[in-house]
Formats: sequence, structure tokens, C-alpha cells
Amino acid sequence: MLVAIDCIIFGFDGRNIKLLLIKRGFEPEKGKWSLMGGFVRPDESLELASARILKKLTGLESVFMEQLHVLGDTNRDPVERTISIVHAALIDISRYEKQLTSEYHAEWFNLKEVPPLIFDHERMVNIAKKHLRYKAALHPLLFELLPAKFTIPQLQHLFEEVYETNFDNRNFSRKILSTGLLIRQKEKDKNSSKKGAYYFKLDKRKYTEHFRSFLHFIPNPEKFLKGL
Amino acid sequence: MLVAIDCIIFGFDGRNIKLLLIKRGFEPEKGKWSLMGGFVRPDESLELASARILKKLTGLESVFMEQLHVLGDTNRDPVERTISIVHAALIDISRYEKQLTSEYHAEWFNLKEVPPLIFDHERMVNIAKKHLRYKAALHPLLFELLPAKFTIPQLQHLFEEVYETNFDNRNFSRKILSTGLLIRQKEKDKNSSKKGAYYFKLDKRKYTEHFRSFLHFIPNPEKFLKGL
DNA sequence: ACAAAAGTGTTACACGTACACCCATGG
DNA sequence: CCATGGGTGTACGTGTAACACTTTTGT
Repeated sequence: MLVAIDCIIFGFDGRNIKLLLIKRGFEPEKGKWSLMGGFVRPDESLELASARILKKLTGLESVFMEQLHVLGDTNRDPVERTISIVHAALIDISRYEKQLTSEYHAEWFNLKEVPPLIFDHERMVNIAKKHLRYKAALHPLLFELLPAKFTIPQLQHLFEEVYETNFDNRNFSRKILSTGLLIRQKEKDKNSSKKGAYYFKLDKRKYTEHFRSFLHFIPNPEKFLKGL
Repeated sequence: MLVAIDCIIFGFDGRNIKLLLIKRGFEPEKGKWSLMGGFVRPDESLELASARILKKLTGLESVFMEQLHVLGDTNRDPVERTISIVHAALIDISRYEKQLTSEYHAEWFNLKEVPPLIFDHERMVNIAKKHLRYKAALHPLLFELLPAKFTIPQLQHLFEEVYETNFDNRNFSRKILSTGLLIRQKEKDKNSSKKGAYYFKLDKRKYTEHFRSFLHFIPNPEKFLKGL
């Protein structure tokens, strides 16, 4: 039995949530869009395998991926029985731009405009989307998707992208700040408004310490968690 | 590469949370306590494989197990490279008593008094324990562990077992009832007190509909989620 | 009558939401 | 000087926690 790993990389460029895809380089389904996948070698752990596969197909390094799910239906791969361990990560696109050279044919797609994918990869993406929404509602996960310095309106925009809705900006900023996870900087970002919005930095120590203990980052969480 | 499944079955007998274990029947490590495990066959899905393995080793049928995690370190099995997909389930022990005949040598152990286990099975149990605590804090998961009719004090006792602490009974019952998930019966349970406690039934429809949308079943969830 | 468990009432307070309004500034 | 986005203040309702107190009934 073959053991594969498929990697789902979500990215944020300041405007949209995107998904990284590659053009499959071999048969079957050569030339179609696909997640980054490969087989686990007999002598490597799952962590090493996922890192190797991602690096080989996209150039990305030191991306922290998390195991999400295993798909193992008998007919999911047309050639041979293969189970696939789906891994996923979230990254700030700008921070990895240099690694994603044109040597690799990986491309970012807006999450709302993903092309048809091979095999059961669309199912994998759906699983990952649900997981993202669930986790980001309860934990400060999305904070990681932004540059080292970011503004609250930027963060709010990101949340609005993920949940495909709009939040009240005044309540949103208070809620976020009440966690004590953000450290206000002296400078302001004046790109998006005349008044300017303060930059914030993430308090890394508090972030890792309390990651699991912050709940309800979105208003009316019941509404959003219901369907997931 | 071999693909195995290991099954973690948590049970509740009205008093304690227990873990189902078997005595391993073959080398290596023959005669030691172990989770129920086996290999996935080329022609069966993961769902079928986990059900088959559990049935073969314990007699249990139609237990809904959930995929938890994959362990795949290269050295985890001394004989051959094996990855294991950990599955877990929660059951009301009394409801499955008949299936667990003595033909199979499966035994229940109090979760606090689990004997040494083979390979990395203790690690698997720890992963499952954390997962249980996390999920049960946010969703009405534990309601399933009780008989069709149960009292609030019974449910509270179960929560106290899982979180190894005590809750205020008055606030607990209000919180649970405020979800609207329970339907009060006319009879009372007089086994544990003279006044008697009302029996309740789970509103199955509401339960499945709203499973994801109820949050914070335990007081001070931050405290409990912090370390997980 | 008493003990012991079940459950109600009460209160203080934190939190969530809605929304009026003020602030800063580039054009 | 005003349009625009950023942000504070205020008000109200709901949820939570703590705990005094009542209810029930077997012994």
C-alpha cells in the first residue's frame, strides 16, 4: 500500500486568502492543477516527508504544517491503492515570496476561484477550509498570517475574508485588543486612510502560551460553527 | 510500508471513565497490554478496516470511531516501518456489555490506572485524552456516554471525571439545561438520593443539528484548555 | 426530626452587541 | 472644510460564578 502526503498551503497577501497549487508534472492527469503531493519514503518520518515534498514542488522551506486528516477510500487513486495524509499550513505570502521562484510552477489562486483539481483534492481543500474556520473562531490562529507589523483593520479584513462576512470594526478592535496579545507600536499605517491606523506586533510569548485558551474571536460564533 | 489502525475506546460505566485494552496475542510483546490494532487490507477503506479490527479483537460492533492522528516515526515499530492511524470512540459501557463476551480477552481499565502499554500506545492514549477534553469542553460530546435516560448529577459526575475536578452542581445544571438539548422525563432516579433527580433524554435532533454550535460546557474553559 | 442530595433564587459582575459620536488628516 | 476611515464612549441585555437557601424524602 502506498502512503502519500498532500500539502494544503493557505496564504494571505493583505487582500485575499489564497491557495497554492501546482501543475501536475506526470501521468495520470498530467497538466492539471493539483495540491503538492508525494509519497512517504521508508526511511523518513511524516514531518520530514511533508517538508521534503513541499520544498521539492514549490521551493518553500520551514513552513509549519499540521496533520489534518487521512483519506483512504479504495478507489481514490485510479492506479494503485493509496492513502493520503492531508497536511495544511497558513502563511503570510510576502514572507515567502523569495522562496517561491519561477523555477517551480506553483501558483496562488484566490480561495474563491480555485480551478478544478485532480482526484479528491477538492475534497481535501474543503476539509481544510472547514478546519480553518473552526480553529480560527476559537484561537488566534490568523494573527500568524500577517506581517510582523500589522493594523487591526488589516486583521479584521482577514477575518472577513475567512468568514465571508463583515464585522463591526469598533467591536472587533476592542475584542482583539482585550486579549492582550497585541503590542501597539508608535507608528501608524497611513496607506488606507488619512487618519492612519496604529501598527501592532504579536506578543509571541503570550501567543504560544495562551493559544488554546482564547475563545470566540468572531461575533456570534454559534452562527459560524453550526454548519462546519 | 505497512498501514495500521489502532483503536482507542473510552467507556463510562456510571462511575469512572475507562479504557478498553487487550492482551496482545503474538510476538513481539506477546502477553502485554495493548490497544486494539491491526493492518489495513488492500481492498478495504479505513472505516471498514477500523470496524473489522475492533470487532475481531473485542466483539464490539457499530461503534462510531473518529480519526484522530497518524503516528509515523520510522522507529515506532521494531520490526517493520509501520504508520498507524489512531481512531477513537466513546461509548456507554452498559450498552455494549453483551457484545464484549469473554471469548475476547478485552478488559476495561480505569483511565487513571492504565497499565504499561506496548510500543507508542501510551502516547496514543495521551493524544486521545487531550482531544477528549478539548472537544468535550466545547461540544455536548459527553452526553452520548450515558444511558438513554440519565440525570444531571450523573452527567456532572462524568464531566468531573473527565476534567478531574469538581463543578458547582447548581450552576452546572443550569448551564446544561440552558442549551435546550435535554428533555425532562416524569420519573426520577432515587438511587443516589432521597429527593431523587429527574431523568432526562437527549433531544437527538437538536443534538446533531447544533453539535458544533454549543460552546463552553465547563466553567472557566480557559483554565482547562490552556495546557492541552 | 434529621441528613443528604437536588435544585431554585439572588446578586455582582464580566462580556457581547449595537450604535452615536469624536478624531485625524489629505485632498 | 469635508469626506473617510479609525477609534472611543455609552447603554443595554445576556451569560457566568458564587453562594444562601429551599425542597424532598428515606431512615
